[in-house]
Amino acid sequence: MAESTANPALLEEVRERLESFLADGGHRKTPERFVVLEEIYARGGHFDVDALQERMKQRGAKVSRATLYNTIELLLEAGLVRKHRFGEQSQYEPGYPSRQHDHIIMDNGEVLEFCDPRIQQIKATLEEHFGIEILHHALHIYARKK
Amino acid sequence: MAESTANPALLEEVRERLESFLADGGHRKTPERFVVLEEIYARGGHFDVDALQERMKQRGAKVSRATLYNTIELLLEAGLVRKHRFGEQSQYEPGYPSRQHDHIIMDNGEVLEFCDPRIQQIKATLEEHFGIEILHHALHIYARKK
DNA sequence: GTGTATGCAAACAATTTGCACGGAC
DNA sequence: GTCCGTGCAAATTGTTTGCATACAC
Repeated sequence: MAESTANPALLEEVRERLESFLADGGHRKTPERFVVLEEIYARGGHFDVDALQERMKQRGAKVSRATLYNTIELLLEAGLVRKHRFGEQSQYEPGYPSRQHDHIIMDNGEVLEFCDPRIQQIKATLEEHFGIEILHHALHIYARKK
Repeated sequence: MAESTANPALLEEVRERLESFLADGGHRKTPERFVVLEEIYARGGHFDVDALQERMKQRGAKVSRATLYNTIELLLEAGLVRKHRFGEQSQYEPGYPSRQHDHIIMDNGEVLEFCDPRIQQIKATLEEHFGIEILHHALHIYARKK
């Protein structure tokens, strides 16, 4: 179930991307930012702030809630994290490599991913029909095991 | 743009439905519950609790926040209201007559509705592929005028 | 008369913010 | 040495809850 573990090449890649992003934006290269990034990519999969803080603690890194929120905000801007609101609390997932997908939220909280090309077709139809420019979308499927 | 005004037949219909629901559930037939229902159906369209309370005030009916939340909860159970979480605050819309549709959230907050049969096809595919039973779904399209 | 619904305010949960200290530069 | 980022705690926002009163039954 665990989405496998640390892909060293991926970790290196996202670390570099964060470094560039921080440099470009004039942000500082603090250790907290990199530890958070690594923890997110080390395990992969979806998480909320509570779970992330718990994982940080187990890793032996103490990062405050405020810093977690700040850092996630930064990672969102950097495209290294994506944000979702399936239920009450916000959930996040690694944002790289960027791959379009949607979500199935199981009644036990588990989250599956899928990708169906028909969604792009629907979006094309909508753009034409309504004369709009679609910025993004979210398809949430709520289901249970049969 | 305003989704036209009070359809007397519809108002009558939902009032009766609420009456039955309250009777069946052993709930009381309070005036607040009917005023809220009527205000929701009088205008139609999407709204959040703040907006609804404002509309109640303009109508001359003072209903507390707690009662609004309580009443909406009841109307949800009765199938007379639907709940969404497009952004921060919860939004609601009349739930009757029941018609399957999804939403386009414009960058100015406006909400459009649409229905595309391909979504049902996607759901069928997913049920088969993942061996799940889909309970419901939400497709949110975020867009701006072109 | 009984007991549920309302209204108010306090309580809550998730997130944001203010401020003093510490560390990246 | 600057001043941004962190950590802590207080503030905010949306929503829920506790409790006394009011009214549907």
